[in-house]
Amino acid sequence: MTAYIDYAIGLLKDKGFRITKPRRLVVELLDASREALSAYEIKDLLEANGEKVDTVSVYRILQCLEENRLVHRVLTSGKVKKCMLEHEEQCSLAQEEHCHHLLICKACDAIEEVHCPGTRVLVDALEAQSRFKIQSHNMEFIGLCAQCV
Amino acid sequence: MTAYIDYAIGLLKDKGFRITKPRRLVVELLDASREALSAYEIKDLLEANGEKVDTVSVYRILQCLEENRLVHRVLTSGKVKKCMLEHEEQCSLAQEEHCHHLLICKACDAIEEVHCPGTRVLVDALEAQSRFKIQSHNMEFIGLCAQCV
DNA sequence: TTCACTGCAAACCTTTTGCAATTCT
DNA sequence: AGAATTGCAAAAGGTTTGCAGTGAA
Repeated sequence: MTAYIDYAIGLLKDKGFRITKPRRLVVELLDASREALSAYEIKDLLEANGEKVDTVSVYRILQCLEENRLVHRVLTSGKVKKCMLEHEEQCSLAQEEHCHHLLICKACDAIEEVHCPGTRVLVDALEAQSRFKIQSHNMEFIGLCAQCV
Repeated sequence: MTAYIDYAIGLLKDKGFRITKPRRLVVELLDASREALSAYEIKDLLEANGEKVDTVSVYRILQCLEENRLVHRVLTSGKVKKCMLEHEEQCSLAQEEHCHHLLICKACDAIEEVHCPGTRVLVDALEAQSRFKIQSHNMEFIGLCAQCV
């Protein structure tokens, strides 16, 4: 078991959620995937592995994972990527909201979570310029990953 | 006619698009709205004004406006907000892609387009840290606007 | 044993497609 | 007049809901 699986299953168990077979399968699949996945893709990938999980259940499992901040929702595609809260905690902003800092590779669809060192500066500049009080943010950076450059 | 309407209609005309009644109605509605609107909301608002435009036509009109960078697509909601290209041009990055810098008010849903002075610094830091080559980005900042603070 | 969770059927909402009728230029 | 655009009908996709049955604790 990798760190993510332990982390996700442990967190769900601690919060009183039941560790069912479909939940475990979805968590394992998300852990193994470099890319973000849609509910249908998850259902199909599991089926290809001989594991049948209803699409509706996948939707509900993803909702549960999202509410527990165990996945990111990629805004540009609506798909879901595993997420380690450790990375989130380093974010100096947006304690309440689930904030996204994702690097998305155009070529291979790989997604990397990142901690944004310059975010504070940017947000301060924006607040000064706009008179908005910023509480959270979503950022997606599209480009080429190290392997695809 | 406001600057946006002139700008949008002029740009479409220049590119050889026809200035039809439905197109003009949608552009006028977007100009008047502080908030982002969905296709159905646009259809319903027009209908409330006694103007009937088919939902399918609204979809096609929005697609046309988006392709000509006359609207932003809000990623967190899928809705559409008028957009003045002047602001885009100031963005030092993402010449090819349509890049988004939106401030979204949680309380009143108002949306403000912004030029991000700190973007270059942030992107440079991310590239150094990740070995990603960043080509474009989407940023949405959620908070409270000056009126709602 | 009990209650959370799953699976199935069906509804719902959004978006897309094809084609004939309309209307800008 | 001619081509682009609209409106209508229908299909396609994605997501949600209700409920009975299953299975984790």
